[in-house]
Amino acid sequence: MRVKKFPESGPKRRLLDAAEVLFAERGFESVSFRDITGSAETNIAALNYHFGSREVLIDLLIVHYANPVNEERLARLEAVERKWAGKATPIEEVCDAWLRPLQGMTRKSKLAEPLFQKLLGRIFALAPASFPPEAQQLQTHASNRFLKALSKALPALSGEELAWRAHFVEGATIHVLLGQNPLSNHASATPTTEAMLGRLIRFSAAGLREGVESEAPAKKGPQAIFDF
Amino acid sequence: MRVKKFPESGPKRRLLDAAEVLFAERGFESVSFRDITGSAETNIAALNYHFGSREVLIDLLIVHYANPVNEERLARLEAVERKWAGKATPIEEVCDAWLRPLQGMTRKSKLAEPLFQKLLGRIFALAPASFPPEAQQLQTHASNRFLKALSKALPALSGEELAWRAHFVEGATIHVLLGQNPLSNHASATPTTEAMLGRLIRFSAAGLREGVESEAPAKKGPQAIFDF
DNA sequence: GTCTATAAAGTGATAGAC
DNA sequence: GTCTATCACTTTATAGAC
Repeated sequence: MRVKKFPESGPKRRLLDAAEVLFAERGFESVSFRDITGSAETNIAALNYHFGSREVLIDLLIVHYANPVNEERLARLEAVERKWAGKATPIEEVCDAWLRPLQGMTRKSKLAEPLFQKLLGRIFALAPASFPPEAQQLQTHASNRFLKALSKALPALSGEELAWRAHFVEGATIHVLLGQNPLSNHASATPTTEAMLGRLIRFSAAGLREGVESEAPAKKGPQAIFDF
Repeated sequence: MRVKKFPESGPKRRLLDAAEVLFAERGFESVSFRDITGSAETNIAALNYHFGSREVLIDLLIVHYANPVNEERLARLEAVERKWAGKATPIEEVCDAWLRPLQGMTRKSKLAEPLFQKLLGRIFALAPASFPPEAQQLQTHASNRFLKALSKALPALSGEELAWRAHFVEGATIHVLLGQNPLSNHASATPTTEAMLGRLIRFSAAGLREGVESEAPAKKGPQAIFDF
Protein backbone atom coordinates (compact mmCIF):
# COMPACT_ATOMS: atom_id res chain seq x y z
CA MET A 1 0.00 0.00 0.00
CA ARG A 2 1.52 3.27 -1.03
CA VAL A 3 0.98 5.98 1.50
CA LYS A 4 1.93 9.50 0.69
CA LYS A 5 4.81 10.57 2.80
CA PHE A 6 4.59 14.02 4.29
CA PRO A 7 7.64 15.86 5.61
CA GLU A 8 8.36 15.86 9.34
CA SER A 9 9.06 19.54 9.47
CA GLY A 10 9.33 22.64 7.34
CA PRO A 11 6.66 24.87 5.82
CA LYS A 12 4.82 22.05 4.06
CA ARG A 13 4.38 20.25 7.35
CA ARG A 14 3.32 23.47 9.07
CA LEU A 15 0.74 24.12 6.37
CA LEU A 16 -0.75 20.66 6.81
CA ASP A 17 -0.85 21.00 10.58
CA ALA A 18 -2.35 24.46 10.47
CA ALA A 19 -4.96 23.41 7.93
CA GLU A 20 -6.02 20.45 10.06
CA VAL A 21 -6.59 22.58 13.10
CA LEU A 22 -8.45 25.32 11.25
CA PHE A 23 -10.65 22.96 9.24
CA ALA A 24 -11.48 20.99 12.38
CA GLU A 25 -12.41 24.10 14.31
CA ARG A 26 -14.31 26.05 11.67
CA GLY A 27 -15.15 23.70 8.82
CA PHE A 28 -13.77 23.58 5.30
CA GLU A 29 -15.90 26.36 3.83
CA SER A 30 -15.02 28.90 6.47
CA VAL A 31 -11.25 28.67 6.27
CA SER A 32 -9.50 30.73 3.65
CA PHE A 33 -6.25 30.31 1.90
CA ARG A 34 -4.79 33.13 3.92
CA ASP A 35 -6.08 31.81 7.22
CA ILE A 36 -3.96 28.74 6.59
CA THR A 37 -0.78 30.45 5.44
CA GLY A 38 -1.18 32.97 8.24
CA SER A 39 -1.54 30.31 10.90
CA ALA A 40 1.33 28.27 9.42
CA GLU A 41 3.49 31.39 9.33
CA THR A 42 4.44 30.92 5.72
CA ASN A 43 4.07 33.47 2.98
CA ILE A 44 0.87 33.36 0.94
CA ALA A 45 2.59 31.73 -1.99
CA ALA A 46 3.66 28.67 -0.03
CA LEU A 47 0.31 26.92 -0.10
CA ASN A 48 0.10 27.03 -3.85
CA TYR A 49 3.72 26.11 -4.27
CA HIS A 50 3.44 22.99 -2.14
CA PHE A 51 -0.07 21.83 -2.94
CA GLY A 52 -1.25 23.53 -6.09
CA SER A 53 -4.47 24.86 -4.63
CA ARG A 54 -6.64 25.02 -1.57
CA GLU A 55 -8.92 22.30 -2.95
CA VAL A 56 -6.03 19.92 -3.51
CA LEU A 57 -4.97 20.39 0.09
CA ILE A 58 -8.47 19.57 1.29
CA ASP A 59 -8.65 16.47 -0.89
CA LEU A 60 -5.28 15.39 0.44
CA LEU A 61 -6.50 15.64 4.01
CA ILE A 62 -9.70 13.77 3.20
CA VAL A 63 -7.79 10.88 1.66
CA HIS A 64 -5.18 10.96 4.39
CA TYR A 65 -7.70 10.64 7.22
CA ALA A 66 -10.76 8.93 5.75
CA ASN A 67 -8.95 6.07 4.08
CA PRO A 68 -7.16 4.68 7.14
CA VAL A 69 -10.50 4.76 8.97
CA ASN A 70 -12.23 2.80 6.23
CA GLU A 71 -9.37 0.34 5.93
CA GLU A 72 -9.42 -0.24 9.65
CA ARG A 73 -13.20 -0.73 9.48
CA LEU A 74 -12.86 -3.40 6.81
CA ALA A 75 -10.03 -5.16 8.64
CA ARG A 76 -12.06 -5.26 11.83
CA LEU A 77 -15.16 -6.50 10.09
CA GLU A 78 -13.20 -9.30 8.54
CA ALA A 79 -11.75 -10.23 11.90
CA VAL A 80 -15.23 -10.29 13.41
CA GLU A 81 -16.57 -12.43 10.59
CA ARG A 82 -13.68 -14.84 10.88
CA LYS A 83 -14.37 -15.10 14.57
CA TRP A 84 -18.03 -16.02 13.98
CA ALA A 85 -17.26 -17.97 10.85
CA GLY A 86 -20.47 -18.84 9.10
CA LYS A 87 -22.68 -17.96 12.04
CA ALA A 88 -24.50 -14.65 12.21
CA THR A 89 -22.35 -12.01 13.86
CA PRO A 90 -23.69 -10.04 16.81
CA ILE A 91 -24.84 -6.55 15.81
CA GLU A 92 -22.76 -4.96 18.53
CA GLU A 93 -19.59 -6.38 17.05
CA VAL A 94 -20.44 -5.15 13.57
CA CYS A 95 -21.19 -1.70 14.98
CA ASP A 96 -17.97 -1.82 16.93
CA ALA A 97 -15.98 -2.60 13.80
CA TRP A 98 -17.67 0.31 12.02
CA LEU A 99 -17.43 2.90 14.76
CA ARG A 100 -14.29 2.19 16.75
CA PRO A 101 -11.89 3.21 13.97
CA LEU A 102 -13.26 6.74 14.35
CA GLN A 103 -11.98 6.90 17.87
CA GLY A 104 -8.54 7.93 16.82
CA MET A 105 -6.29 4.91 16.70
CA THR A 106 -5.87 5.49 13.00
CA ARG A 107 -4.80 9.00 13.79
CA LYS A 108 -1.64 9.99 12.03
CA SER A 109 -1.92 13.47 13.38
CA LYS A 110 -0.60 15.52 16.24
CA LEU A 111 -4.09 16.88 16.78
CA ALA A 112 -5.55 16.54 20.23
CA GLU A 113 -8.19 13.85 20.24
CA PRO A 114 -11.29 16.08 20.48
CA LEU A 115 -10.04 18.17 17.58
CA PHE A 116 -9.13 15.15 15.53
CA GLN A 117 -12.62 13.76 15.99
CA LYS A 118 -14.11 17.03 14.91
CA LEU A 119 -12.01 16.85 11.76
CA LEU A 120 -13.26 13.33 11.09
CA GLY A 121 -16.79 14.59 11.65
CA ARG A 122 -16.29 17.37 9.12
CA ILE A 123 -14.92 14.87 6.62
CA PHE A 124 -17.63 12.25 6.98
CA ALA A 125 -20.34 14.91 7.00
CA LEU A 126 -19.39 15.75 3.43
CA ALA A 127 -21.50 14.32 0.68
CA PRO A 128 -19.67 11.21 -0.52
CA ALA A 129 -19.78 12.70 -3.99
CA SER A 130 -17.49 15.50 -2.87
CA PHE A 131 -14.85 13.03 -1.75
CA PRO A 132 -11.90 12.73 -4.11
CA PRO A 133 -12.27 9.52 -6.17
CA GLU A 134 -9.48 7.83 -4.21
CA ALA A 135 -11.47 8.15 -0.99
CA GLN A 136 -14.95 7.90 -2.45
CA GLN A 137 -14.34 4.45 -3.84
CA LEU A 138 -13.15 3.03 -0.54
CA GLN A 139 -15.94 4.75 1.35
CA THR A 140 -18.58 3.26 -0.91
CA HIS A 141 -16.98 -0.15 -0.77
CA ALA A 142 -16.83 -0.14 3.01
CA SER A 143 -20.46 1.03 3.32
CA ASN A 144 -21.69 -1.73 1.05
CA ARG A 145 -19.59 -4.27 2.83
CA PHE A 146 -21.09 -3.35 6.18
CA LEU A 147 -24.63 -3.23 4.84
CA LYS A 148 -24.17 -6.79 3.69
CA ALA A 149 -22.81 -7.83 7.07
CA LEU A 150 -25.80 -6.24 8.77
CA SER A 151 -28.15 -7.84 6.33
CA LYS A 152 -26.69 -11.20 7.19
CA ALA A 153 -27.04 -10.55 10.89
CA LEU A 154 -30.59 -9.19 10.52
CA PRO A 155 -32.10 -11.14 7.65
CA ALA A 156 -35.61 -10.13 8.70
CA LEU A 157 -35.00 -6.56 7.58
CA SER A 158 -35.40 -5.43 3.99
CA GLY A 159 -32.50 -3.73 2.25
CA GLU A 160 -34.46 -0.52 2.29
CA GLU A 161 -35.16 -0.65 6.00
CA LEU A 162 -31.55 -1.49 6.71
CA ALA A 163 -30.28 1.35 4.55
CA TRP A 164 -32.40 3.80 6.50
CA ARG A 165 -31.27 2.50 9.85
CA ALA A 166 -27.63 2.61 8.78
CA HIS A 167 -28.27 6.19 7.68
CA PHE A 168 -29.55 7.01 11.16
CA VAL A 169 -26.43 5.49 12.71
CA GLU A 170 -24.26 7.55 10.39
CA GLY A 171 -26.06 10.72 11.43
CA ALA A 172 -25.72 10.01 15.12
CA THR A 173 -22.04 9.28 14.62
CA ILE A 174 -21.28 12.45 12.71
CA HIS A 175 -23.16 14.53 15.25
CA VAL A 176 -21.16 13.03 18.10
CA LEU A 177 -17.88 13.57 16.30
CA LEU A 178 -18.75 17.20 15.63
CA GLY A 179 -20.28 17.73 19.09
CA GLN A 180 -20.85 19.91 21.22
CA ASN A 181 -21.14 16.98 23.52
CA PRO A 182 -24.24 17.03 25.67
CA LEU A 183 -22.20 16.97 28.85
CA SER A 184 -20.76 20.45 28.55
CA ASN A 185 -23.53 21.35 30.99
CA HIS A 186 -22.95 18.51 33.38
CA ALA A 187 -20.36 18.75 36.10
CA SER A 188 -18.61 15.64 34.83
CA ALA A 189 -15.51 16.45 32.89
CA THR A 190 -14.72 15.28 29.37
CA PRO A 191 -15.93 11.74 29.14
CA THR A 192 -13.49 9.21 27.88
CA THR A 193 -13.98 8.56 24.22
CA GLU A 194 -14.29 4.92 25.15
CA ALA A 195 -17.37 5.51 27.27
CA MET A 196 -19.01 7.60 24.57
CA LEU A 197 -18.19 5.00 21.96
CA GLY A 198 -19.73 2.26 24.04
CA ARG A 199 -22.92 4.26 24.39
CA LEU A 200 -23.10 4.95 20.70
CA ILE A 201 -22.53 1.31 19.81
CA ARG A 202 -25.23 0.07 22.17
CA PHE A 203 -27.65 2.74 20.98
CA SER A 204 -26.99 1.94 17.34
CA ALA A 205 -27.26 -1.81 17.80
CA ALA A 206 -30.58 -1.41 19.58
CA GLY A 207 -31.92 0.81 16.83
CA LEU A 208 -30.76 -1.54 14.11
CA ARG A 209 -32.31 -4.50 15.89
CA GLU A 210 -35.64 -2.79 16.51
CA GLY A 211 -38.65 -5.02 15.91
CA VAL A 212 -36.55 -8.06 15.09
CA GLU A 213 -37.41 -11.04 17.27
CA SER A 214 -34.28 -13.18 17.12
CA GLU A 215 -31.51 -11.63 15.18
CA ALA A 216 -29.51 -14.78 14.75
CA PRO A 217 -30.95 -17.73 12.93
CA ALA A 218 -27.90 -19.27 14.52
CA LYS A 219 -28.64 -22.69 13.14
CA LYS A 220 -28.81 -22.25 9.46
CA GLY A 221 -26.41 -22.34 6.65
CA PRO A 222 -27.64 -19.37 4.66
CA GLN A 223 -24.28 -17.74 4.32
CA ALA A 224 -23.99 -19.19 0.85
CA ILE A 225 -26.46 -16.56 -0.24
CA PHE A 226 -24.36 -13.79 1.22
CA ASP A 227 -21.00 -15.24 0.51
CA PHE A 228 -18.91 -12.41 -0.77
CA MET B 1 -48.36 35.29 19.93
CA ARG B 2 -46.76 37.95 17.81
CA VAL B 3 -45.50 36.67 14.55
CA LYS B 4 -43.54 38.89 12.25
CA LYS B 5 -45.51 39.59 9.15
CA PHE B 6 -43.64 39.38 5.90
CA PRO B 7 -44.95 40.96 2.71
CA GLU B 8 -46.80 38.80 0.20
CA SER B 9 -44.92 40.17 -2.76
CA GLY B 10 -42.29 42.70 -3.75
CA PRO B 11 -38.54 42.63 -3.47
CA LYS B 12 -38.48 41.89 0.25
CA ARG B 13 -40.56 38.80 -0.29
CA ARG B 14 -38.41 37.76 -3.25
CA LEU B 15 -35.28 38.15 -1.17
CA LEU B 16 -36.70 35.92 1.56
CA ASP B 17 -37.80 33.29 -0.91
CA ALA B 18 -34.51 33.31 -2.77
CA ALA B 19 -32.53 33.12 0.46
CA GLU B 20 -34.53 30.12 1.67
CA VAL B 21 -33.89 28.17 -1.49
CA LEU B 22 -30.20 29.01 -1.67
CA PHE B 23 -29.52 28.37 2.01
CA ALA B 24 -31.38 25.06 1.84
CA GLU B 25 -29.48 23.94 -1.22
CA ARG B 26 -25.97 25.09 -0.34
CA GLY B 27 -25.86 25.93 3.36
CA PHE B 28 -25.56 29.29 5.04
CA GLU B 29 -21.80 29.69 4.70
CA SER B 30 -21.72 29.07 0.99
CA VAL B 31 -24.33 31.60 -0.07
CA SER B 32 -23.22 35.16 -0.56
CA PHE B 33 -25.03 38.40 -0.38
CA ARG B 34 -24.85 38.65 -4.15
CA ASP B 35 -26.10 35.15 -4.71
CA ILE B 36 -29.26 36.17 -2.92
CA THR B 37 -29.83 39.53 -4.57
CA GLY B 38 -28.97 37.97 -7.90
CA SER B 39 -31.44 35.14 -7.49
CA ALA B 40 -34.11 37.51 -6.17
CA GLU B 41 -33.50 39.84 -9.10
CA THR B 42 -33.10 42.89 -6.93
CA ASN B 43 -30.15 45.24 -6.96
CA ILE B 44 -27.32 44.54 -4.52
CA ALA B 45 -28.41 47.29 -2.15
CA ALA B 46 -31.85 45.82 -1.56
CA LEU B 47 -30.77 43.19 0.93
CA ASN B 48 -29.16 45.73 3.18
CA TYR B 49 -32.00 48.18 2.82
CA HIS B 50 -34.62 45.63 3.84
CA PHE B 51 -32.75 43.57 6.39
CA GLY B 52 -29.69 45.49 7.48
CA SER B 53 -27.23 42.70 6.81
CA ARG B 54 -26.80 39.16 5.62
CA GLU B 55 -26.56 37.92 9.21
CA VAL B 56 -29.82 39.57 10.22
CA LEU B 57 -31.58 37.85 7.34
CA ILE B 58 -30.22 34.48 8.45
CA ASP B 59 -31.29 35.10 12.04
CA LEU B 60 -34.72 36.06 10.79
CA LEU B 61 -35.07 32.80 8.91
CA ILE B 62 -33.85 30.79 11.89
CA VAL B 63 -36.43 32.34 14.18
CA HIS B 64 -39.13 32.10 11.54
CA TYR B 65 -38.67 28.38 10.99
CA ALA B 66 -37.18 26.98 14.20
CA ASN B 67 -39.63 28.57 16.60
CA PRO B 68 -42.85 27.15 15.11
CA VAL B 69 -41.23 23.71 15.16
CA ASN B 70 -40.31 24.01 18.83
CA GLU B 71 -43.71 25.41 19.73
CA GLU B 72 -45.39 22.54 17.94
CA ARG B 73 -43.12 20.10 19.76
CA LEU B 74 -44.08 21.49 23.14
CA ALA B 75 -47.77 21.52 22.29
CA ARG B 76 -47.63 17.90 21.18
CA LEU B 77 -45.69 16.81 24.23
CA GLU B 78 -48.28 18.43 26.45
CA ALA B 79 -51.05 16.71 24.58
CA VAL B 80 -49.30 13.36 24.98
CA GLU B 81 -48.73 13.96 28.68
CA ARG B 82 -52.35 14.93 29.18
CA LYS B 83 -53.38 11.77 27.43
CA TRP B 84 -51.28 9.61 29.76
CA ALA B 85 -51.94 11.82 32.76
CA GLY B 86 -49.62 10.84 35.58
CA LYS B 87 -48.63 7.55 34.00
CA ALA B 88 -45.35 7.17 32.17
CA THR B 89 -45.72 8.02 28.52
CA PRO B 90 -44.61 5.57 25.83
CA ILE B 91 -41.25 6.49 24.33
CA GLU B 92 -42.63 6.30 20.82
CA GLU B 93 -45.15 9.01 21.59
CA VAL B 94 -42.53 11.29 23.09
CA CYS B 95 -40.32 10.76 20.03
CA ASP B 96 -43.28 11.40 17.80
CA ALA B 97 -43.98 14.70 19.50
CA TRP B 98 -40.34 15.69 19.10
CA LEU B 99 -39.83 14.60 15.51
CA ARG B 100 -43.12 14.98 13.70
CA PRO B 101 -43.11 18.81 13.76
CA LEU B 102 -40.05 18.65 11.52
CA GLN B 103 -42.08 16.96 8.84
CA GLY B 104 -43.38 20.22 7.48
CA MET B 105 -46.77 20.91 8.92
CA THR B 106 -45.35 23.99 10.55
CA ARG B 107 -44.10 25.11 7.18
CA LYS B 108 -44.95 28.69 6.40
CA SER B 109 -43.01 28.51 3.21
CA LYS B 110 -43.60 27.91 -0.44
CA LEU B 111 -40.60 25.62 -0.49
CA ALA B 112 -41.11 22.12 -1.78
CA GLU B 113 -41.07 19.67 1.07
CA PRO B 114 -37.64 18.11 0.45
CA LEU B 115 -36.07 21.54 0.23
CA PHE B 116 -37.87 22.75 3.31
CA GLN B 117 -36.58 19.78 5.27
CA LYS B 118 -33.08 20.49 4.11
CA LEU B 119 -33.45 24.05 5.37
CA LEU B 120 -34.62 22.76 8.74
CA GLY B 121 -31.65 20.41 8.77
CA ARG B 122 -29.28 23.30 8.12
CA ILE B 123 -30.88 25.29 10.91
CA PHE B 124 -30.87 22.57 13.55
CA ALA B 125 -27.34 21.53 12.61
CA LEU B 126 -26.14 24.92 13.81
CA ALA B 127 -24.64 25.12 17.25
CA PRO B 128 -27.45 26.30 19.53
CA ALA B 129 -25.15 29.10 20.59
CA SER B 130 -25.30 30.56 17.11
CA PHE B 131 -29.09 30.79 17.24
CA PRO B 132 -30.39 34.30 17.80
CA PRO B 133 -31.46 34.66 21.45
CA GLU B 134 -35.11 34.62 20.50
CA ALA B 135 -34.76 31.12 19.06
CA GLN B 136 -32.05 29.84 21.37
CA GLN B 137 -34.17 30.29 24.44
CA LEU B 138 -37.09 28.32 23.04
CA GLN B 139 -34.79 25.63 21.69
CA THR B 140 -33.15 25.14 25.07
CA HIS B 141 -36.47 25.15 26.83
CA ALA B 142 -37.93 22.55 24.51
CA SER B 143 -34.87 20.31 24.79
CA ASN B 144 -34.96 20.38 28.57
CA ARG B 145 -38.67 19.77 28.56
CA PHE B 146 -38.27 16.65 26.45
CA LEU B 147 -35.31 15.37 28.43
CA LYS B 148 -37.51 15.51 31.51
CA ALA B 149 -40.30 13.67 29.75
CA LEU B 150 -37.87 10.97 28.65
CA SER B 151 -36.40 10.76 32.11
CA LYS B 152 -39.85 10.17 33.51
CA ALA B 153 -40.53 7.47 30.95
CA LEU B 154 -37.12 5.85 31.45
CA PRO B 155 -36.32 6.37 35.12
CA ALA B 156 -33.66 3.67 35.01
CA LEU B 157 -31.37 5.86 32.91
CA SER B 158 -29.10 8.49 34.39
CA GLY B 159 -29.34 12.05 33.18
CA GLU B 160 -25.98 11.65 31.53
CA GLU B 161 -26.93 8.52 29.67
CA LEU B 162 -30.18 10.09 28.56
CA ALA B 163 -28.43 13.24 27.35
CA TRP B 164 -26.13 11.15 25.18
CA ARG B 165 -28.94 9.12 23.71
CA ALA B 166 -30.95 12.24 22.95
CA HIS B 167 -27.84 13.61 21.30
CA PHE B 168 -27.70 10.52 19.08
CA VAL B 169 -31.34 10.99 18.12
CA GLU B 170 -30.65 14.60 17.25
CA GLY B 171 -27.78 13.58 15.00
CA ALA B 172 -29.80 10.96 13.18
CA THR B 173 -32.58 13.48 12.67
CA ILE B 174 -30.37 16.21 11.27
CA HIS B 175 -28.69 13.76 8.94
CA VAL B 176 -32.02 12.59 7.59
CA LEU B 177 -33.26 16.13 7.10
CA LEU B 178 -30.11 17.04 5.20
CA GLY B 179 -29.97 13.72 3.33
CA GLN B 180 -28.94 12.45 0.61
CA ASN B 181 -31.45 9.81 1.49
CA PRO B 182 -30.12 6.28 1.31
CA LEU B 183 -32.68 5.28 -1.27
CA SER B 184 -31.33 7.37 -4.10
CA ASN B 185 -29.74 4.11 -5.22
CA HIS B 186 -32.81 1.97 -4.81
CA ALA B 187 -35.39 1.72 -7.52
CA SER B 188 -38.13 2.87 -5.17
CA ALA B 189 -39.01 6.49 -5.70
CA THR B 190 -38.97 9.21 -3.05
CA PRO B 191 -40.35 7.64 0.07
CA THR B 192 -43.18 9.44 1.72
CA THR B 193 -41.95 11.58 4.55
CA GLU B 194 -44.41 9.73 6.71
CA ALA B 195 -42.72 6.38 6.15
CA MET B 196 -39.29 7.83 6.85
CA LEU B 197 -40.57 9.53 9.98
CA GLY B 198 -42.04 6.28 11.26
CA ARG B 199 -38.72 4.53 10.76
CA LEU B 200 -36.81 7.26 12.53
CA ILE B 201 -39.22 7.25 15.46
CA ARG B 202 -39.03 3.49 15.91
CA PHE B 203 -35.24 3.52 15.58
CA SER B 204 -34.89 6.34 18.10
CA ALA B 205 -37.27 4.80 20.60
CA ALA B 206 -35.42 1.50 20.44
CA GLY B 207 -32.09 3.22 20.97
CA LEU B 208 -33.40 5.28 23.87
CA ARG B 209 -34.88 2.18 25.48
CA GLU B 210 -31.74 0.08 25.09
CA GLY B 211 -30.92 -2.04 28.11
CA VAL B 212 -33.98 -0.93 30.05
CA GLU B 213 -36.08 -3.82 31.24
CA SER B 214 -39.44 -2.26 31.86
CA GLU B 215 -39.59 1.29 30.72
CA ALA B 216 -42.49 2.31 32.84
CA PRO B 217 -44.42 1.39 35.96
CA ALA B 218 -47.28 1.20 33.52
CA LYS B 219 -45.94 -1.00 30.80
CA LYS B 220 -47.15 -3.41 28.22
CA GLY B 221 -49.40 -2.61 25.40
CA PRO B 222 -48.23 0.77 24.15
CA GLN B 223 -46.11 -0.53 21.31
CA ALA B 224 -48.82 -2.88 20.22
CA ILE B 225 -51.45 -0.19 20.33
CA PHE B 226 -49.33 2.42 18.69
CA ASP B 227 -49.48 2.14 14.99
CA PHE B 228 -47.09 4.08 12.81
C1' DG C 1 -38.31 52.52 -2.25
C1' DT C 2 -35.13 51.53 -5.81
C1' DC C 3 -31.22 52.26 -8.17
C1' DT C 4 -25.99 53.01 -9.79
C1' DA C 5 -21.64 53.62 -8.36
C1' DT C 6 -18.22 52.71 -5.42
C1' DA C 7 -15.72 51.99 -1.19
C1' DA C 8 -12.79 48.96 1.70
C1' DA C 9 -11.46 44.64 2.61
C1' DG C 10 -10.78 39.91 1.45
C1' DT C 11 -10.40 36.00 -2.09
C1' DG C 12 -7.49 32.38 -4.71
C1' DA C 13 -3.68 32.44 -7.43
C1' DT C 14 0.76 33.91 -9.98
C1' DA C 15 5.14 36.35 -11.60
C1' DG C 16 9.49 37.02 -10.82
C1' DA C 17 13.38 38.51 -7.62
C1' DC C 18 16.52 36.34 -4.49
C1' DG D 1 12.51 26.81 -1.78
C1' DT D 2 11.09 31.12 -0.10
C1' DC D 3 9.75 35.57 -0.57
C1' DT D 4 7.40 40.27 -1.97
C1' DA D 5 4.42 42.33 -4.82
C1' DT D 6 0.61 42.17 -7.32
C1' DC D 7 -3.31 40.59 -10.39
C1' DA D 8 -8.08 39.90 -11.24
C1' DC D 9 -11.85 39.12 -8.89
C1' DT D 10 -15.51 38.74 -5.10
C1' DT D 11 -16.97 40.01 -0.61
C1' DT D 12 -20.19 42.95 2.51
C1' DA D 13 -21.72 47.30 2.84
C1' DT D 14 -22.79 52.36 1.98
C1' DA D 15 -23.45 57.05 -0.29
C1' DG D 16 -26.16 59.56 -2.81
C1' DA D 17 -28.92 60.25 -7.27
C1' DC D 18 -33.61 59.55 -8.82
